[in-house]
Amino acid sequence: MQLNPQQIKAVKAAKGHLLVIAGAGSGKTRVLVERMAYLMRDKEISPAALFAVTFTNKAAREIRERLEQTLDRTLNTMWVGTFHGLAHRFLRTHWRDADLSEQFMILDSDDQQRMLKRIINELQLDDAKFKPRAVASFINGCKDEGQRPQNLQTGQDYYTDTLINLYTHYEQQCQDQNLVDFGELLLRTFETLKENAELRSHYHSRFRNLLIDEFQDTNSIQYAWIRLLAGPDVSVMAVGDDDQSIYAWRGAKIENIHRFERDFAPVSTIRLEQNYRSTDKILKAANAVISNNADRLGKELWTDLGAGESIYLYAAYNEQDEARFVANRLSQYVDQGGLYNEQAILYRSNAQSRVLEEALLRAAIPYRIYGGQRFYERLEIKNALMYLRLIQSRLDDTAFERIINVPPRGIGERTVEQIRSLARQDGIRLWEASNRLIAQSALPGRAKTAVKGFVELIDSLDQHAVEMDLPALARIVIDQSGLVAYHGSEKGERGQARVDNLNELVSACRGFEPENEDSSVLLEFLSQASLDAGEQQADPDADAVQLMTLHSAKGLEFKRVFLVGAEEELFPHRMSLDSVGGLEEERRLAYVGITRAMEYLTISYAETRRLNGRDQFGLLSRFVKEIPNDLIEEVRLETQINRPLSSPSLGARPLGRQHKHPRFQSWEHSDSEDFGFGIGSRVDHGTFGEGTVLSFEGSGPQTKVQVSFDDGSVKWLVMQYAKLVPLG
DNA sequence: CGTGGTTTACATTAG
DNA sequence: GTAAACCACG
Repeated sequence: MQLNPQQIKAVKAAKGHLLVIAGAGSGKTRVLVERMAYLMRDKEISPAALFAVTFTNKAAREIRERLEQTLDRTLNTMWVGTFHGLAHRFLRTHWRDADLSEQFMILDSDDQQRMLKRIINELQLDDAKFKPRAVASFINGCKDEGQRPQNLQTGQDYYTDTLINLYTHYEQQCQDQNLVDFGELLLRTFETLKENAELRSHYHSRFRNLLIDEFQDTNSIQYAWIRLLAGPDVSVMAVGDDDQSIYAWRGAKIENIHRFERDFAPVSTIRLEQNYRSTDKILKAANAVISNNADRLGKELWTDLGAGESIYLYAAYNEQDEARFVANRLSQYVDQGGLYNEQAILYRSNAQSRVLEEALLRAAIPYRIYGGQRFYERLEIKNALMYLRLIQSRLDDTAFERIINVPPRGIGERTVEQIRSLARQDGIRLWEASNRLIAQSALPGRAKTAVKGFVELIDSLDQHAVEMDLPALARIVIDQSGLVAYHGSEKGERGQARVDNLNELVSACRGFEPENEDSSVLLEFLSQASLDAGEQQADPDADAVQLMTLHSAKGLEFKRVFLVGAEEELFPHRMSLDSVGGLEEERRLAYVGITRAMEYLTISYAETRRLNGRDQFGLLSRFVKEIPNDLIEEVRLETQINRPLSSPSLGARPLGRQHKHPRFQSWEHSDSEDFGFGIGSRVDHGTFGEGTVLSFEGSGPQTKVQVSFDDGSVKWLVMQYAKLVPLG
């Protein structure tokens, strides 16, 4: 396909700074890739002189692959990656200048919170007032803004002062243990570059072009980093869309777009407003929703792909019904010759994926989940990684604490406390403290044997590390540590799943290709495990439905999109309701969601949803109500429709009902057969009494129907025998 | 003192 | 629904 005039302008722009305001589906990635190809091919700029940064590993991978395809060459060493990934690369190269150990390890948010919890306890603070999570968010927020503890103003109030104190302690411990958290990767890189003129000028003469994707999502420190990298003769191209800014919660500043125009003046600005992705109705809906936000840069997307299908809205009885409905639609499409991987289910929060997964499993629909519980963050995997970390570095107290008694080996809280206290007293690491305690025989006999056993285990595993390759080491570690036996003995299917995952880890090690030849493979692997969530578990080529959160869907597109859980308090999420900014960010998220769809979009919501173990009644999301009625068709699976779906005693009827357009009612669809009642109908059973129909399965007289009876029981009944009477 | 079973608090989004 | 916190037992 040809590039349009604006796209060409962006691709072939002369030297200088460039801001591309690119709406959803306007060919942003393509422009970025074409631009890079143009620079290399036509301007004969070396790949080593390009620096391209994005936000997700997925996006980075895509840019690299598309570029390699366009230029027909491999570009392994080119600086294309996420901010965190590139910062990591920088620090691995310049660890000395950055005042880090060569062995530094990455601390993920879980590790970070554990560490803070320990510090909070050590300082004997009220743990109800100082929650690890909140403290972590304070520290991360500071780092996002480039603030070190010493930059912060103390003496305001006890709470703030304590937070700053915690930050100081935390930072000290990270430095002692060679640990670097996500925020630190960025901040440390920035500071190193800032304080080292030599390094700076090295990179100024190296990188001739900086390209930044999703510019609206950059936070202060990322922006500052880019500014530092942009030398006097460097061209910066920033590509972004203020309407797709969805990361304010982690410090992203939409204002950076305006700042860019000022700080980098003169900047030529190009707008890409033609959408090549979605049909008109979908685009109109997206435009209508986003127009409710104030202070937009202003941009109206248009398309010439034709009106397309209506947007469908399905009011599900509950989340099970919603999942079943989606599953039906997914396979219907495949029955008509479509592919699973052209379809995606998008949701607001990861917790929603479970029910969907179950429904897909039942319907034998292949699927692939992105994000959520990351592979490398699973309990059993984390444990295994911690063994590897301790093998790599005995200074790593975080790893030490985590596995000293996992699997249980007779080292309890008391013993660990003794180790801790010696470490604190002598200013040494837990590992060293353990060794001293053993040597001094300062521990009770049983504990001493146990700790000695642990120390010897790690040392012996380390011996293997020298002579074995990574997968063999991983195998030995999970076997000899007892992790396989321990997790395998967990009850139910869980045990087996955990063992499978541990085996999967060995496979991941086997498939691991280190980027950096001169550093230790183990170290590289551990770093990658922290930075890259490990999404390569499933076969990427398999034809599977894609499941992911709205956040991770950004930058992607699908022929058919199912946007589920469109309920107030879920989407927009209740946590975001207390501020205008929060709500507007949710709306941008809705905009992102809608604009992922190329041809077909179904939005669904559940009138009842079991969340956190409680049944909650959902009202249709305000974002759906912001879509003009004439773009939406309400889907009814039942032939009989005039039934209140919530039980009468619960009062308020969901807003979706009031929203009903008269002509929707004539639109009938029969996924299920006509039994005189449908999902949500009230029925009477001779023995069990009255209840509400939850779902159907099968067809003909063999059809099974699931009914929730008023006594609280839920039963599957065979239609043929149940003799259910619809209640009018 | 350490372990296993049981209760209770707690819940976005992500590198 | 999960993981930390708690408590009784060996």
